[in-house]
Amino acid sequence: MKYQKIKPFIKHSNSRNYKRGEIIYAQDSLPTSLYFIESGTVGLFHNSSNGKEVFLRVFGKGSIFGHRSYFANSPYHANSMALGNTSIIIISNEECQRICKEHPELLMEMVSQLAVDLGQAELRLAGVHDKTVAQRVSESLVFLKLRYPDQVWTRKEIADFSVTTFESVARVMTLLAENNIIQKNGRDFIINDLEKLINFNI
Amino acid sequence: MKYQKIKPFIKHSNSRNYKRGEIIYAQDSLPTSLYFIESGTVGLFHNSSNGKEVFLRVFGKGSIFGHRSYFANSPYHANSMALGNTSIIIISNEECQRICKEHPELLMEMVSQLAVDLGQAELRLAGVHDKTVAQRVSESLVFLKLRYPDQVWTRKEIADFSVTTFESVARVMTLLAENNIIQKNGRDFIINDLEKLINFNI
DNA sequence: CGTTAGTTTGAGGCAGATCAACTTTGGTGG
DNA sequence: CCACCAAAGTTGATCTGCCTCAAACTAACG
Repeated sequence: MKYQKIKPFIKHSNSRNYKRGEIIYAQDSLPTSLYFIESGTVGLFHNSSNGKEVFLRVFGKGSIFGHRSYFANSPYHANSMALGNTSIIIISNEECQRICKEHPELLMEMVSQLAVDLGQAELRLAGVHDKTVAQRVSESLVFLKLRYPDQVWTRKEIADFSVTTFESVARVMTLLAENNIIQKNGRDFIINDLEKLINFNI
Repeated sequence: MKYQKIKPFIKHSNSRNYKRGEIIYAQDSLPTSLYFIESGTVGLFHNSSNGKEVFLRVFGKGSIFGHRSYFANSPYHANSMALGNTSIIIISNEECQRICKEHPELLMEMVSQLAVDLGQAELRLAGVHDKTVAQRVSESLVFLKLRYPDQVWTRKEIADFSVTTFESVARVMTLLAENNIIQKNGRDFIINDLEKLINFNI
């Protein structure tokens, strides 16, 4: 969901800056606001009791986040964390309610966004069952690199996004590099053959 | 999302009956309507190219379904299938659009529902990573039996809901029965100890 | 240039999938 | 109402993809 559509209607808001690794809101806490990214990137990470982490969604410049829990009216099911220097605009509950009431056309926008996200989440769920780790990692590389070309993703982040371990990501990436499908560049990488990367397996 | 909230606004609709196993709409086809369950139960099953199936959501009497793809404006990502004799009311696209326009308060209802469903889908995604098959199967038994006590779920359906195989479900259920946590009753089962079932592992 | 966080690679183990053979269930039609 | 049979379930044996643990290496930042 894009900030630009809502921006004209906002009368009051606060702004805050975060550095890489800082938590913007914490899993299990209650939502009180909506968040917008003025600049930077934010990741949504679910942490389970046994220490495993899953990277649920990424938000870039101009995106709204924190809306799922806000509208579900339930505690956050994940931490939101800055993935670099990030500037966030915070809209209070009162302001959100006013805007929703005065501009119902934005609700349809929100319905549409959530419907798309639900579809993606369910396809990822199915993907864990029917795709190999190599396939999931390859797809994650495509998604993360094309959507956020300036972000240097760690193996851990790619692993959490692919629902696997960072060792498995390292192995797949070594294999991809050996086949010239990607090219490692320090901790970063570039995609040499997008077609092969999309269809990679074993 | 409950039919009762929308029912008063519907002027035109069609009705159709389905028997167990019949497909109501097919994965990859385009949504043209919204569906309501007058009686019966409907399952949403994603099928992947390699033949694996994942049971994404269940809908009971009074529920709306087909709304995710409808509002995402994208092809269905799963088959919807009658899980028993089921009577469905079909609302055309034109009728949906009219109702959405005339009754924006329903949109907030839809936002809320989708936000809850997205949270559940993402927690299931995380669960595949951080829970054992025994835990996932136990949770599925709790959910499916408490929510739909009259439905006799096959091992395959429970497996697809738990993102595992029917053999694994059979093994877990045998173990649960040996510990008197559940009791098998033909193909059905009853829950003897809900607390232990919720927290079951290994 | 030292330190720390991140990465690579190997070896080994195991949870759960797969394959296979057999049993049970419950609906159907004679 | 019972006999039949296809569909569903059970159970054992085996296999394997991926995780885990470990150890050495390297990039990046102050």
